[in-house]
Amino acid sequence: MPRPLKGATVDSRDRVFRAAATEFAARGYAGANVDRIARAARLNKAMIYYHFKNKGALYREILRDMFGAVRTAVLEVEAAEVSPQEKIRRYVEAIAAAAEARPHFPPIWLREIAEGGEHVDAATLAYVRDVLTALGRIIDEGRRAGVFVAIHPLMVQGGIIAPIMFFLATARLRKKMERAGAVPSAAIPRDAVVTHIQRLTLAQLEGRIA
Amino acid sequence: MPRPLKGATVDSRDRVFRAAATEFAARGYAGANVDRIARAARLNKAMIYYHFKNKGALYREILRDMFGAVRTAVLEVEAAEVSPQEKIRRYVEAIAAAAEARPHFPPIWLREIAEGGEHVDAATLAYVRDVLTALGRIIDEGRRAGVFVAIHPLMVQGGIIAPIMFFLATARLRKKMERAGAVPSAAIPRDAVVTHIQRLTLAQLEGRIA
DNA sequence: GTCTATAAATAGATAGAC
DNA sequence: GTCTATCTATTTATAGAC
Repeated sequence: MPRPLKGATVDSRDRVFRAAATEFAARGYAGANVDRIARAARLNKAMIYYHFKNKGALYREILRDMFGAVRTAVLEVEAAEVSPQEKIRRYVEAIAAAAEARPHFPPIWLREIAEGGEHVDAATLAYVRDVLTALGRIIDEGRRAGVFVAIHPLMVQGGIIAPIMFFLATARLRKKMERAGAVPSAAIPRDAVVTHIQRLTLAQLEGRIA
Repeated sequence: MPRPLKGATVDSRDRVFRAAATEFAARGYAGANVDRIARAARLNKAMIYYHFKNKGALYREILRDMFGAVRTAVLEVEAAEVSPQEKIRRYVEAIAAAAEARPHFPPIWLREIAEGGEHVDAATLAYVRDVLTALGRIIDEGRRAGVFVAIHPLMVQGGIIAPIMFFLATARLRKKMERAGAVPSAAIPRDAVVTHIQRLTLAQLEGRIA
């Protein structure tokens, strides 16, 4: 991908990327509209095809960015010189932080799950694998230290990432429910959720839930 | 809505409904294609508009069916003459069963969360409210009996429904990961997941995770 | 790098015959 | 209830000027 040399419009590619992330989050892959992306990026449609091969390539680059960020954060957590329990706490926090740094992350994640990972390319798949492998090593480390029991990493991962994405993505829906009087109070602080999931995850890994 | 009197094609409305559920699950609301729905239902497009006002009305009816089924099952659980703990176990099982009875349920649920409940009408919202209210009553009952601690029903609900939908919806993606060698084994039995979530939910309600 | 204009295909929705 | 045909708008993508 050629990058511009002059300073005037160096960021047009980035503007497309950001606008596309918002559009894919709001309407899904098939529902996303290239014209709307161009308008939001204050560019014309042709510029999108100048920077990206097509709609699919643009979308896949967003997926790689999302899961690449999670992978980087998780590998750093695994490498830290702390107890397995502390690694799990940081693992949960790292995933929440990566998702919060990108408002489009939770919606796109939910939609991609719904599509069975149809747009997940080899690079993204490798990132996911690395994350699961790192989690598996943290669990193994805890087992060797005698503090964790054996649980399938996917089971642990599901118990972490699904509630996190749920809470981050339902912010708008919970507001709607609260306005409609469907629930007394629907506001749950971000830290309360992360702390709760940290405790829940540790409880299951330490064999305290059976 | 007029229903046909002759037996020949009594089920054309139902065929549209089923085909639409599959299409919305696979491509999302905006991405769903009325022509494809018609083809899958072995009908022409005009028949869809004969039975349903438009694409949106068709989609909303599917949402009502999904959440109505959950509501019915949950209210039945709440009314049973069993302990609060057993009600929680049945609550988890009821939600899993309602989702499994409709293959389109998990994907559409995930997508609707991602869209911030944009297509959730008053009837569906009322179903969701009833479910949360019933869960709140079960929690209160447990608190009065001295077996549960105080937790926000939404926090409990998120810990139940998010992992369930995640596991049901990721079946295809986990197969893809397994084929790609991204994870040693990605097959997790349905009952193992439900049991795990039942235990996790009870552990938090019984204050055993702090 | 950025634009306008447009091609070519596909979308949701309806008219009207049977 | 079911169909074919079609209207109108929208969509992805590209050509070609600057």
